[in-house]
Amino acid sequence: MKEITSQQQRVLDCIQIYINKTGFPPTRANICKELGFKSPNSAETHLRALEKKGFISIESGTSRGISILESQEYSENDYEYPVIGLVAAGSPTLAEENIEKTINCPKSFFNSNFDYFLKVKGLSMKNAGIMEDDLIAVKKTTDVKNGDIVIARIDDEVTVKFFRRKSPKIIE
Amino acid sequence: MKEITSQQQRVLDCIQIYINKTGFPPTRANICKELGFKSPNSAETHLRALEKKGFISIESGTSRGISILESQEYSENDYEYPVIGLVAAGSPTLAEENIEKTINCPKSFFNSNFDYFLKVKGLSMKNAGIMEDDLIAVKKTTDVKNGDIVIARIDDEVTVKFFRRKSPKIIE
DNA sequence: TATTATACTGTACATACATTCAGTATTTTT
DNA sequence: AAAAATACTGAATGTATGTACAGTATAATA
Repeated sequence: MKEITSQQQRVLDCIQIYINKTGFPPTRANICKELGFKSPNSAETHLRALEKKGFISIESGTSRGISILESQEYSENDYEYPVIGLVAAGSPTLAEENIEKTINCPKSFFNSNFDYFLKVKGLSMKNAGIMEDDLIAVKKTTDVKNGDIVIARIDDEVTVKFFRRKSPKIIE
Repeated sequence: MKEITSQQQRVLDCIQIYINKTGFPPTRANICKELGFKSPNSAETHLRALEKKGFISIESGTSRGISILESQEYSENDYEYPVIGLVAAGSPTLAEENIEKTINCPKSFFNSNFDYFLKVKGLSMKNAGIMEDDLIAVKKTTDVKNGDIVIARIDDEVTVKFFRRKSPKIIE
């Protein structure tokens, strides 16, 4: 993905806004009207540039055949997440032998990125409504703020806990 | 919203699938090809019927000017959710005196319908890291087998999300 | 029973739109 | 210094597309 220019960004935004507003992509003329261009070729050349740089795709010969391409990193598409069993003793890792299966769900499913699902064993958290075989979406991070929920290992026992100052070690 | 016929449903599905696949709505000819019609007027009359019944809107004189209208109940638009305080003992209800305030967020925010936000009072759930004033999205259900989603937000940041397969009894 | 809605085929046509060509000018890259 | 990319105006053209008109047939209403 090459660098986008400010004008190209304006055109890209214009397309997205138009779609959000109407439900379908704009024509060259629509873009011109929105951005004040006087020639449809102004829109055309910007569209070609955006296509070349990978931001949009253009269906040739098709009216309003513009579609905005999601970048790989922020894709809304489905993604395979591994499910890791939470054993009473021992640390869950992403090692293959610990992966029970994978679940396909959108990256934006929880409105935040995460890395894998953790399967809950036991009823130690039933007070919080977390029951056996529930799945927890876990995000690996080194940046732990006070108040976050963390997967902690204390004396070989893995639990889901609230993060406090004297932090337990976070697994992975 | 009047009743939709099976053929009209096929056309409506066709439009949605086409949009999902291409990023823009189909033409009459596209619909004909997808559904095996031999005259563009077949698609046209179905579109008019769908518009009349409120399922879609058609921008006159505009190529691919079809947009699918979300019904009120399943709207993707923002919706006001009540926030209910969780008292230490006793179950919260939707009675007005229990509603602290309302929060505006998209219905699809958690990719699943839910009924209200629950505000956590006290530290009874601290073992699970759920702290005071956290908000939990709650879906009322009697159907245990369908996956419920409960999301705890901490300091306005979605940190941990529970994907429930065997739903515990959520309040209400 | 008359009328309206549904569900099509088939033809035709005006225009909505993509797209090309011809210019001009500035900036960036090679 | 030359070439390529950016950023436009303006005109022209072929076709993609909406849409109306003319039929046929069956089911659902009034």
